[in-house]
Order: sequence, then C-alpha cells, then structure tokens
Amino acid sequence: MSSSSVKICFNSNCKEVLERQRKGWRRRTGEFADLCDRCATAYEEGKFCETFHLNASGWRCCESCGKQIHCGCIVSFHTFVLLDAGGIECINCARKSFILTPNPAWPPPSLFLPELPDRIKDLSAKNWSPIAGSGPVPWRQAPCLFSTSSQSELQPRMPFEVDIPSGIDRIIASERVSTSSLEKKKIEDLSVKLMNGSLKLDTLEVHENGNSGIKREEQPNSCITVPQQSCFSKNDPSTPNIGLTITSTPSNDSNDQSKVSGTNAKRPTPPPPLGKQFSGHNGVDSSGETHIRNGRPRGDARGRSQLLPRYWPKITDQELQQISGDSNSVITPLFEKMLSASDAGRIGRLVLPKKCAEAYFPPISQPEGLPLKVQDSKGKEWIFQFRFWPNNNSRMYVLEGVTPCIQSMQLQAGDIVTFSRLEPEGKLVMGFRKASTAPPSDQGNETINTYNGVSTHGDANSADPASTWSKVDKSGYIAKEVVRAKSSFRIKRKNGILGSKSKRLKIENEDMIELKLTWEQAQGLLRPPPYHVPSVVVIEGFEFEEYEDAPIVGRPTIFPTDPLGENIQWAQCEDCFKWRKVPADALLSSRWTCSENLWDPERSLCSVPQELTEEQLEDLLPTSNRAASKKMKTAKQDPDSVEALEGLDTLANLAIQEEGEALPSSSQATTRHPRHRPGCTCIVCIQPPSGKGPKHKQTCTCNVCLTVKRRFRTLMLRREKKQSEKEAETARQKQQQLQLPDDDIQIFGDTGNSSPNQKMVATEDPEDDTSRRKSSLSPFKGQIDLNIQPEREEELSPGSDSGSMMRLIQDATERYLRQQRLSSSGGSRNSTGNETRLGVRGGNFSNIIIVDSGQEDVEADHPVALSTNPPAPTSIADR
DNA sequence: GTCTTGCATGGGT
DNA sequence: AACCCATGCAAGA
Repeated sequence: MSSSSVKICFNSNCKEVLERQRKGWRRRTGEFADLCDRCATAYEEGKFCETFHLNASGWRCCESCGKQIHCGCIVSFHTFVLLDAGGIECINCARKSFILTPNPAWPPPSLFLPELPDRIKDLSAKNWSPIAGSGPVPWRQAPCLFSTSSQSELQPRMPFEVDIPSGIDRIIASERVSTSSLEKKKIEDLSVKLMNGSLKLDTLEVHENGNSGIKREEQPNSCITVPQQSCFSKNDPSTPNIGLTITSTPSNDSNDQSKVSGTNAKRPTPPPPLGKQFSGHNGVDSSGETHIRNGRPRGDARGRSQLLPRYWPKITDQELQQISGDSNSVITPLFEKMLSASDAGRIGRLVLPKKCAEAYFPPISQPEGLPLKVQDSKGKEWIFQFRFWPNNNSRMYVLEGVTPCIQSMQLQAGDIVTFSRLEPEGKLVMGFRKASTAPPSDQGNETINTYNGVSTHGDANSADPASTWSKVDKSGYIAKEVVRAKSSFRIKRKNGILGSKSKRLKIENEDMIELKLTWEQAQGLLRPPPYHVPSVVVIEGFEFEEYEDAPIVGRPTIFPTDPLGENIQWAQCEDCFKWRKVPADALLSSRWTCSENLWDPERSLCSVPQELTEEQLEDLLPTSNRAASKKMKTAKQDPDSVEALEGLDTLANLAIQEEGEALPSSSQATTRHPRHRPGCTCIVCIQPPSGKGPKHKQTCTCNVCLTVKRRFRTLMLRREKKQSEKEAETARQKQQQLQLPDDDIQIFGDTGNSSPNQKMVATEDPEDDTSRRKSSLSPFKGQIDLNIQPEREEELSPGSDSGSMMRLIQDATERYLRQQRLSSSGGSRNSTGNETRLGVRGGNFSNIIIVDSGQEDVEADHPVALSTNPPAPTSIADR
C-alpha cells in the first residue's frame, strides 16, 4: 500500500483518494488500514460494518442483547465472542458474563510474509484490544490455531467431574494444580486446549491488560469425536466458511487476504499457536488443569508460546480439500510431524510432539491413555491408543498401533503426517504428505521460509520437497541442503537416516546436494525492500542510510554501464534463461521471467530472441555467471536439473556446480551491499570483494579509485565543516591561547610542532603511531595508497589489492575519530575534540592526517579541492 | 528366539 | 539448564 504515490482508502467500498489518511484496523501485514476520514470515523465509532457491510452476509445477533454484529469481518472481529453453545455475544455482554476475551487476532503477518520472530513476539505480547485484530481471515477462523500450545509438562492429567449447567456436558477439573509454572502458562494452555474440542469454555475472565482468568469445565472424551459447535459451522449460512472459501469473506478483507493466500495453491504456513490468543470459541482444554482452577483470574499467560515451527501444519488447500472431501466440513489443521524411523518402524508407535498432543488431543491422566479414533484422508477410521510414558518428570506422548495406518498410507520415515480436525464433527483427521511432495518442513531443517522470509521458490508456500537452508557456515558460505527426500529415507534401526531433527536426519550422499553460495553471491541477491525510503541516521556525525525492513531477495542481475554511460541492468528469465535489459533500478523478484519485462514489451515473451549475442553475453557475464549460463543450458536438457533450478535454487545449484572452478575474477559482479539499490555506485557496490579485483595505482582513475577518493574527501570535508561550525569559536579561543602560527597544519605525528592534542595522539596511540609509520614507509608517502591493507603491515602498499580500499578509508576514519576522542579526553575543553581537524593535501590525495588546530575556513586550509560533492547521505558502507 | 512394552538415555534445541 | 524426543534396550510376554 505504501507503494503508490496516490493512496486510496483501504475500504474497498470507498476507494476515496486519501488526502489525509487515518489508521483503521490492523491488517495482517501488521500495518493499519489507511482510511479516509469518513471511513475512519465510521470505524472509530464502531459503525463501519453498519455503514459498509450492511448487505454483506455474516450478521448475527448477540445472544444476550440481540445486538446485530457483523461476524466474519475483520473490522468487527473483536467486538464479539463465539459462544460455546453456538451463537455469538457482543463484547459488552461477554464482559458482563466474564467472557472478556475477544476473538483471537489473526496470526501475525510473520506467518504469511517473510517475517521475523520479533514481530511474532511483539504481536503475541500485545494486549488485546477489541479492534486490534489484524488482517483478514487467513483460511478459516480457527481461534484454536492461533492459540499457544504450551502446557505445563508436569501437570498431571486429572479426572473430571461432570456438570451440566447449560445443556452441555461439562466437566470440571476436579483437581487443582497450582504451581507458578502452571499459572504462568495457563492462558496459553487454555488457548490451546480451547481448540481441542473437548473443553467447553464456561467463563473466562480477561482483564483489560490481557491477563486472564478462566473458569471452565471440560469434558473428557475418549475419542475425539466430541460434537462441537463450530464457530463457522456449515449449518450457519450466515457465516462464511472461511476455511475453504476464503473468498467469501467480506470485500473489505478480501483485498488483503487475496494477496496473501487467496491465490496460493499452498496455504500459508498456518498460524502456529502463537501468542496467548484464545477466545470464547468452544475450544477445549485438553488437560483440564491449569487455568480454570478455582475460577480465579490467572496470571499473565503471555509467556512463551509455541508449537515448534516444525509442527506447524503446512497443509495445502488441495490437501484440505482432499481431507474434507465433498463435505462442507471445515478442516482445522492442527499439526504435522515428519515421521522418524521409529515412528515409521514396525514398533507401531508414533511419537507425538508433546505440546501438540496436549494441545490437540484429549487429556489423559493415565499412562494407558485412551483409544483415539482417527479418520484418514480416505475416510477410513483407525483407532490408536493415545498414551504417554513418564519421561524425565515429563511425558512422552505416543500413538500406538499406527503401523496399519502407516502402511496403508505407504508412509515411511521422512514422510509427514498431518493432523487436522474436522468440524463441526470434531473428528480427528490424519493426513499425510509424502516426502517427495512435502513442502519445506522445519522438521529437521530450517526452511528458508522462516529463515529470511523468502522461499527458495519465491513462494513461501511452495511445495519444494526439501529445499532447506542451513546457517552460514564457518567458511562464510551459506550451505543449503537440498533434501532429495523422495524415496530416500531409509529406516535404519541404528545410525538411521532419521535421527533427531538435524543430525539424525542424515541423508545419503546421492540425496544431498550441498549448496555453497558465496556471501558475495548472496549479497548480490539482496535488494532493499521496494518502495522503502531509507531513513538517515547520524552516527558520530556521519549519515547512514538505514532501511527498516530486511532486504529482500531479488534476482541476480548484471549491472553494466552501457556505452552511453547509462546504468542498465541485465536480468535473466527464470524460465527461458534469456537475458533481458531492464532499468538499473528495476527490482526483480527472484523468479523473474520475461513475462514480467514491463520495460520492453517486445521482449516480454520467452519466445522472443535474446537481445544480446552470445559474444556480448560472454563479455557481460562475470566468469561465474558465464559458467552458470552454460550450466543453465545444460540444465535445460535435464528435466531433473531444471526442476531444481528455480529462484535461489538456481544460483545455489549453480554454485554447487561451480565448486572447484575458479573464483570469480576481476570481472565478476561487484559486492553489492544489501542496503543498496540496484545500480548503486557506492564504493561497496562497485568494489570487488576484498582480495579480489585489479590492483590500483595511485594515478588510477577507475571508478573504484575515484569513488574512494571522492568519498574520503567528502567524508572529511563534511566532518570538518560540521566541526568547524560547531567549534569555531572554541577553536579560535584555543588558537589564541596557544598562539599557533598560521601555517599550523601539521603532518599528523609530527610532534615537533603540534598542538597538545596532536601530541596526545601521536604519543598515546600506538596504533596511530603505527599508521604513521606505515605512511612514512609507504612509497606513496603523502598519498593514499589505494592498495594499502592497513591490517597487514607487512604488505603495505603497492602490492596489496583493491579490496583494502574500504579498509583504508575505514582505518583513516577510525584513526581520525580515535584521535578526536583522545583529544577530547586529553583535557580539551572541547568535548568532541573538534579542534583537531583532518585535511587532505597533495596532488591527489593524502593519507597523512593533517591537523589543523584552529582554522575556521576549511577551504582556506585545504585549497586542495576538497570535494564539494553533495552531502548525500553517506551509506554506511561508504565509509 | 522373537516380539512387546515401558522406561532410560542422550543429542539437539 | 531444562526440556524435547528419537531411539536404545532390558524385562517380560
């Protein structure tokens, strides 16, 4: 939304151009819907739905006061609660009856967008607000899914007694457990259990700050077939079945949602039990211990939440459809688990993730557990024994007797079983996903989805069988394991392929491809987030561009300068591998294709020949890419390869193939700072990686050298100007005191005639002394040695490479700053040590730090054409 | 001897 | 350091 220059009201029924935008409801992205005055007013007055959704479906009456509430709409989502017995109650009535918790917020944007744990954390930690709901319905309103699954591991399962207060069987936990840990987790427990289907929420107290106390009763059920009233039952035509028909949500919401999930074949990673979100939904406490006890308000339950991401259901629409069959039942994905060797083995025991078991399965208090009826995707019913073993003061939950089912599904280690709940029946449904078709799962690996928000296929919901990213390894490479899980998991009793999440998930050599993507390559893929204007922060007087959002992954492209000096960009189509010319500032997705070539419609089809000849391409392409291009061609003929060569995978795999080949030469793409836009010509972007690239002479006028010089001059000039402005008077006073001669510009380190500050620096800073010696040793004394590598004294000057230039500048700057600090701490009245000024001199440049103890006029002091470059914000990398 | 069961162990998070 | 959980393994059937 922030991209367009002209903003329109977010309300799809309005679309008025925003002269003044006001915040509306919070969207899934975390942003607020920008509304026009009229809509915002309506929203703030709680009349938004009345105004704009009057004719929409979903209006229901509060069971208590009869007030009409628009349900299933994000705008009013938090103004009502869903009642256990069906129906809804407005928030006011709910408050009166102690059901104060509004419906859960939507999962945080992080679940749908590349996101950061912080945001999750942040969101989950936020207190509830009736209007704080964010974003449209992801796929269904399944409050339980948004709940946490945390539950005290120590709490024993309790027997329950039955109570029948309102026609619904109710069981009150007969045993109260009250430990601090239980207290701490109660809300999250509740939220989890709310979705279990066996608990009826009776009363729930939630304080304004989100702390909650709950009185509730629960009902033990030996099989998870407790009829439960779905909050969006198919029997309630007024309520959209958001689960499978997300497009039926009110228009206002669909805007956003369609962007995120509406068009995805794969569902977004379903919201894990995040945050302590719970509602009056007819959820269930699976254990019945924690929260309800004594009906007292419970403490803050906003602690950690969380099913591990690897258990988040990553079920697809198709899978859901398959599970639900022709029925209109709503499928609530609960969790999934990759089968371990043990799980898939003959023992017939499927270890259940503890939190999942406690959250979604009926409570069991005895190790013997309960028989659990589970329906498979074909509709066949299985009965497993759901039980646990005491284990380290905890429990280990298992489903026993799964062998027939596993076999019937022809599952093996590495495959994924999914557990969902069919509503309104409340049936447990067990689905599966073969490893060969499974979307990236965190089980055993971190997927890129959660790593940097961009899937290897450019689609967070992509079903790549096993593309996984691991962390950057010691060698500075990002290693990627492409798990060719297909039929490759072998069950071994010992040293099995599937061990624990990472180490035990060993993969046969032929099944594993290790990606080595150099850091430079990775950097090259990063782009500033589109439409984001960097904020400029000033650190120690230097301005830096800062982007709030993480860089995104863009398509690797080439940034040559055409003969006319114009910056252009060559991008390669993901599909046909042809290179297309696009504007230098074009931001391309990692899966950019010809069809997206908006700049050259004539070449927006893969069938259109490439503009570049092979020869031109050869010249253009960095060595590595060149080879990559060749590989591409090869890959084209290899369907299997092509399959793997998508987006980042492409580069990644190429990098693999490149292994052993020469590192990029001087012609390679430059190191591009992630904060910088394509085409950026800053020193970082144009400079080859350290140690690479050509040597530079003092007279070199290459881009890099010029930029280095210019940057340095600019840096120093600006600093000087700033200082001189601030401290002119002080400096003048000091000058008078010291009665320094006019030509007091001193070579740094020349202690013979220096100011006290100079002496201080010269004598107290060994590093500076070293630097000084370096300078004097350098054959390019008096000039910046563009090849200097400050960190390598013995390799001073001419021989060192251009990669040191950045360091040189950094070094010089640091030295300068250090000098200033010392100056100020050395008794100067000037807190910033601004009497000390740095200048440059010489025909070209000087690495000799010149100290000016008193001149105000920088230009006069340094007639040597200090750059007058516009003081554009200096990128942090420009130092 | 084989299978089942229940718990213990220990690597990983 | 605590917890989770995959797996080992001993005891019993």
